[in-house]
Amino acid sequence: MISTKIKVATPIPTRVVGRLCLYRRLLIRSLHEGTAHIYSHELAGLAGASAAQVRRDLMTIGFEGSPKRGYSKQGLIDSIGHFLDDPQGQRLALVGVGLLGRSIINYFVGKRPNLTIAAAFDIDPQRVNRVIHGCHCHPVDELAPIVRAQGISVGIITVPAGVAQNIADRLVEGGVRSIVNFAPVALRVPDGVYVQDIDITTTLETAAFFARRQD
Amino acid sequence: MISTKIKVATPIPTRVVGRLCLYRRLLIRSLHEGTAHIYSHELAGLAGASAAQVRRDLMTIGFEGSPKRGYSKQGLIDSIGHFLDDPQGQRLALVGVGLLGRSIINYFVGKRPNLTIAAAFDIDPQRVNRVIHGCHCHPVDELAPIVRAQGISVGIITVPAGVAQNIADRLVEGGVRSIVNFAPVALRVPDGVYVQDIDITTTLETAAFFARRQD
DNA sequence: GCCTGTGAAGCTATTCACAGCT
DNA sequence: AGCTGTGAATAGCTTCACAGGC
Repeated sequence: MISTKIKVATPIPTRVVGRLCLYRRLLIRSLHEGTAHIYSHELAGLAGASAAQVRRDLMTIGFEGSPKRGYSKQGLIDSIGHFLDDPQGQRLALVGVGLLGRSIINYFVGKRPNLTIAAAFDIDPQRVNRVIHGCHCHPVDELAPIVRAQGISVGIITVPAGVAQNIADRLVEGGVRSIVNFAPVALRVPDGVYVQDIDITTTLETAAFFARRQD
Repeated sequence: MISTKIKVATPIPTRVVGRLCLYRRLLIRSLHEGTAHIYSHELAGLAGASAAQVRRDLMTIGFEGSPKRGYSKQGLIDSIGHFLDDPQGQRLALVGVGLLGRSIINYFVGKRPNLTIAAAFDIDPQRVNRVIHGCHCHPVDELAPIVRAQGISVGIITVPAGVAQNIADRLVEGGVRSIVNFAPVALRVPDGVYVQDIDITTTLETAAFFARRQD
């Protein structure tokens, strides 16, 4: 039997979302230089992608350009914002206020109005109950209730590998729907919780490997 | 005319190299627990991959296991090392000694005998000519000659987006064959230079987006 | 002529599924 | 029975190529 393909609300691929974020940043950066419009091949050049890919990506959010002038920069920025952003804004929690954690807090503070690192957590009494780069650091024992109380939806894990799973569990317990994990372990989370891993060590090792290749 | 497919030394996919790095780390961590052997589904569980994928990956480095006992942990660690590592070791340079840069230096110091961050660079006179987490920080003007003199093959860029391209050019000039780029810009480099981007902001934005999806 | 929008083709990565071994 | 090794199938991603518009 042949089943009819039903067009179910297409889940957007991660890659596309990532590129849309990048496009928006590049567009904002280029808003005050040159014209108010941009061609797919120009944006592709900025983003390090192909023109066809840019057009495809914009197709998935239903943004249209004109053959004559290309895409309106401001229009596209708004359209991506409408697609990606929660109009209420979103709150994130960061767990593990080491150097890496601090660098992320520091980078984000005040930068994006729509994405706020609302709370930090650490186990070290030296760090707890202090304000680090403008972000209050709570004891890690209070993680789940504070995350829940503050309506935080994204967790950032910058703790050593050994305790990462434990932190992930507490974040999920607190109601987090999405985790960015810098620890080099595969986290086990319930279905529906989105995990994105950033493994810096692996990336460096991989880069070192390809540095040895000829051609 | 139909051309005959010649089996040219297959270029290894980045993904596979990345997973091999991860497998090795997981294996080392598990060496002193349980048996000396491991099955593909066990390693897959640790790595968050499928058993079939583990077997494929090991196939590409030609490592064989036995149906009876699975794969020898130590044997596999050695085999991955033989495949990935330069026996002489490799030296890396890090440019941009902000919080992020420091966290990477700090993490790497002494950890991997085969991969050494041999030099750091910054433009800030406050940071130059000091030893940061055991790594000497040079003025950025001397980048290319020092990189060349020290035989450094990998560069890590942790500077603001605006100057990243300039730094990349100097790294290439110094003979670097591979770059890990934390700045949110598409670097232009000559053919043969490998670039791997880590865009933390994009990753966080993407995670925030998926936190809003149902199911 | 040079652009966008997009079906179709091409490519890459992953999984299936099973023969062969122990 | 349960594993590995692997050809074949599938799924996912990117590019091609061209109709349609200015």
